[in-house]
Amino acid sequence: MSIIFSKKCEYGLQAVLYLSSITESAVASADEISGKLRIPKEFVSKILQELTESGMVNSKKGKNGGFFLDKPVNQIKLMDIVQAIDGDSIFRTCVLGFPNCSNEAPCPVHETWSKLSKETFDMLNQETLDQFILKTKKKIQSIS
Amino acid sequence: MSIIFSKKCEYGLQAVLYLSSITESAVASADEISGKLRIPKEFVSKILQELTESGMVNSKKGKNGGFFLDKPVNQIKLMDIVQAIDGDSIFRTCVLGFPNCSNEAPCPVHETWSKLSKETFDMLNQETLDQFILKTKKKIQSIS
DNA sequence: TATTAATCGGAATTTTTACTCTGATATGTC
DNA sequence: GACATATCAGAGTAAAAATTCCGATTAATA
Repeated sequence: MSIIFSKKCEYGLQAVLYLSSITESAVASADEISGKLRIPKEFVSKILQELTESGMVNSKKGKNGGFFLDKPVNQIKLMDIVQAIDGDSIFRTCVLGFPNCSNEAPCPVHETWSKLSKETFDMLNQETLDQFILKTKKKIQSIS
Repeated sequence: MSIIFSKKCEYGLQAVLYLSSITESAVASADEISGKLRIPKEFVSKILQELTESGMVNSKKGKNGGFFLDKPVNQIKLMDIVQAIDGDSIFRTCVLGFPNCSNEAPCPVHETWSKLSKETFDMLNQETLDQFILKTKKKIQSIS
């Protein structure tokens, strides 16, 4: 079974996208997020706690509390979340798993993958959350 | 930690590439492959046994035995090995992990990823092992 | 025929990832 | 102040992936 990002990272990305899609500065509880995205509550709660440590997200305890983005949506990129959870190893290592794959010692698909890897990185690193809001809202609506 | 292919799949790809790089119809023991590729012997042995079941590879027991490709190198594609080990779920599921991501209910990066995903698939599915032989030999030499 | 060197099949183990539980603490509201 | 509803921290559990082990079988060769 192949994966691109760990489940943790997937859920983190989805949760942050969710937070970006609700009215600015609004808080959402783990319970709400879990319900809307259909992902395990305790798990997403734990993930958002971790993202709180990395400064992407902030939280408010107690009644009516929850999580909210700690930066303006035009200052957060999907890559920031990936970086915080899974790191960037996927963009630095060989697709085929060969050691020390580089321009000097390339694997058979090194050149092609380098290009695709870069484009994938750009996909996550060029746009900011605000540019996705409309699409995000639609996608989330389609879930429930 | 993100990955593209499971370790099993990575090792499988490497092992099959190795087999394609040695003189046609020559056999290589798990021990030889493990040594050349610096990957765990027992593990690669197990993986090649599985690929034997899928008909990509064949084996010869007993002294001087080992594994060898069961088809001509111009009839094997990297995707065949990926398919046999990891399947093609990576090319069919959402990068962000959203459920039912499709043209009808796309995630924020659906369009971009569709394109990249297809190109990655092509990378593995367009060329056959014979077209990689030179590069494969060089890469394997660079390891030892 | 004994020895040596392989794969084979299946189970066992280890490690990592995914996910849950619990008890503590904070906070808004009646 | 009591209560309900949150996060928080850390431990605990479950499941999956990675890796190893073992005993059986097979085959070349001395």
